[in-house]
Amino acid sequence: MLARVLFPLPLPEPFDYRVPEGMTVAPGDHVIAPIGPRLVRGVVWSVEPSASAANLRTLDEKLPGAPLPDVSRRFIEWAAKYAAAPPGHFLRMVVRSEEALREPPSITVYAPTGAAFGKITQARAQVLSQAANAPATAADLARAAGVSTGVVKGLIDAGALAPMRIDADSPYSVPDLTRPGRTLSQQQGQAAAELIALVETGSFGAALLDGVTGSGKTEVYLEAVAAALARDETAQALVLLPEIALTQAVMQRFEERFGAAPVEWHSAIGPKQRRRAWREVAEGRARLVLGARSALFLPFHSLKLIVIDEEHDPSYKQDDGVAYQARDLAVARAKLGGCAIVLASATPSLETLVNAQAGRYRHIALPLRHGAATMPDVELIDLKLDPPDKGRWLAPKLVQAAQDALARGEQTLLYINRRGYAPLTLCRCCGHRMQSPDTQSWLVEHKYSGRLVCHLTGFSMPKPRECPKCLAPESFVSIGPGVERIAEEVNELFPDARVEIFSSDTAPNGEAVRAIVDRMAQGEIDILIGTQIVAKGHNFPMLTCVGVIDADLGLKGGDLRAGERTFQVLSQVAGRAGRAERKGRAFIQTYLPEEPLMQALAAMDRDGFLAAEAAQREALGMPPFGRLAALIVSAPDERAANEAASAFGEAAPAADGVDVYGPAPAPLAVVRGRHRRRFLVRANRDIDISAFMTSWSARVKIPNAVRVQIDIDPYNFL
DNA sequence: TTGAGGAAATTT
DNA sequence: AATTTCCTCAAA
Repeated sequence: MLARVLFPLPLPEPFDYRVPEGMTVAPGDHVIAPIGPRLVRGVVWSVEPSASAANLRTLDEKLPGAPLPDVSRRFIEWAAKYAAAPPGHFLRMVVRSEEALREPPSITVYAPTGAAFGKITQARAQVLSQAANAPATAADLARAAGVSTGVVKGLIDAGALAPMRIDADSPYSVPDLTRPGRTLSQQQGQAAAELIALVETGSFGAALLDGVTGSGKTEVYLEAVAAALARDETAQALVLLPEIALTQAVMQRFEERFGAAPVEWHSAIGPKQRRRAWREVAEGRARLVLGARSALFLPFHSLKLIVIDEEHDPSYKQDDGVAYQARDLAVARAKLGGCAIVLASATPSLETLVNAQAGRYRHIALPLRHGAATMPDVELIDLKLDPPDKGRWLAPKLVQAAQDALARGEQTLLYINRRGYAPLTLCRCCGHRMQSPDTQSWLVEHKYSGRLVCHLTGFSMPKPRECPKCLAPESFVSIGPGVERIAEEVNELFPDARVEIFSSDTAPNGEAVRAIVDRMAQGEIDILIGTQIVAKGHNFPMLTCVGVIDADLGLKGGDLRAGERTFQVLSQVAGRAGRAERKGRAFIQTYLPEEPLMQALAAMDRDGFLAAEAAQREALGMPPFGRLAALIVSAPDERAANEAASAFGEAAPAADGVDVYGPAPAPLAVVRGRHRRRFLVRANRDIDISAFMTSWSARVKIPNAVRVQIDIDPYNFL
């Protein structure tokens, strides 16, 4: 027999091996096979009888453990084709836990034997009662009983405790589906019923759960999760969240609903948890997984429902390494697995909304806020007519509104999506701009840490005393505002107010985020100044005044989705105001008040904005009405990059309905010492742009130092 | 001729 | 991705 084996390596296809006598393998089995001098783990892709297997090398070993489900294998193939990447790259994301397939690790635990032994001391009695309660390792028993391991050892030697080998990975507790959910409003109940009906068809079906901020989307989709898990004993459900949203608070909400913590999966879990989660999912014992985008690649074989919460969130798009959009792959995964998928958002992406309007997705709306809360009034502040004082960033009207809120004992939130003090540091004498050594982007001044930081690479240096170019001492001026500078201004304006900054610098981890959110919710902060991080679903009952310092900031750079993203973020930030009984007001400072985007924000007219945006994209043949792909070549040496770029330029196949633009230096021309050139390909909707990109890159023979990256449907234009 | 050191090719 | 092979340059 001959087995074709796919390896988690960037190889173009599976390799053929001879199956040795006495070994039987089937597609999906994990095996170890020789590649050159080494032994590598791979997955059997297919098995066929072969007369001429004699000149092939032989499979080394078949690993125990559940084989990779058929649906996972088809998903890998689909994703690789779509992303124009070698399938091995996607296999690598699937087989993330090296040890998961080895013999299950076991540990020794001790249980009481009941046998008589010498003296019963208090310490010994403690340990025995712990062990009777739940057998545990010697160290755990000692810790639980509050004694040293010597006591446990003594009991073992005396024969009072007997060792047992058990699996180190204990199964997760099973979600309890008999628990009732929270009481749903009529609107929520109806939406939940529609989702449950979708799940119960038992086949592929997609729905957009389109609910305004505060409408209780989570409660609604939790009912769909319950319905999916109830379909049979082995049914599995996956809920994807943007990485930053994976907090303890969200986990708790799930635990509250099902009486058991869901299985967690994201980049920050340790190798032990990763192994346990992977194995339990593969064996079908893990029923409910809550994870970041990479959880989509777990080897589910009985997946009944996928939920993509905050489906518009740009963090579902991965663009380093293998580029993919998890939301789109999830829809494909649902199709392959014949399961339901729910895309939930208060500000759906244009792609998803268009799919819903075209009838490809069911559109389930939750137009009302839960309880008494209403949407805030939004007012534009024209910075040309109503400018801040010189050297200041808050317009008088916004200052007045914050003052009023403060006087009423209510809270204010100021939003500016820029960490640090100032985005540009400039020498007054020679005009030198402080730039990052490897990306040439501006270094952002951080006043609290006294450093200049590159926000793209994390490079940082102390702020120098003198200009490195003209050596003029103390000649730097800080240009533009960041959160720290706004905080400085607010402190001058309202010296008695309690002011805090909320950014990834002041809240580097989930714990710190929670601490600030709690303080804000408790009313211990009067004015909160934050970046993007504040846009996410926090509920601040006393927050009634929201100010956006610079609404135009996100519109720079000619990004296809800049307008859409700006609208999403600003409407979410504005939506923070007035979530309880009190009416909220939001002020948006802009130089472009006449722009349709700003007008739509003022009217809180999401659908109007998206309709205009859709019309514009349709006219240009841009996604979702056309297809887009990027090809980036990079090389350590600028000439090599240029040569490779022109080779690609010449090799671009001519095809009807496909436009190739470029090469152009990528907007960030140099990243980590590599010079980058970029092509952009636009194609009509009916064209297989992935196949076009694959065949294009196969035509060009490039030197080893040059790297080629293909990004289907790019989001990041840097 | 030998041996680094680096680029390129190969792996079933 | 991880090796091995190939190639170049320079020292012995």
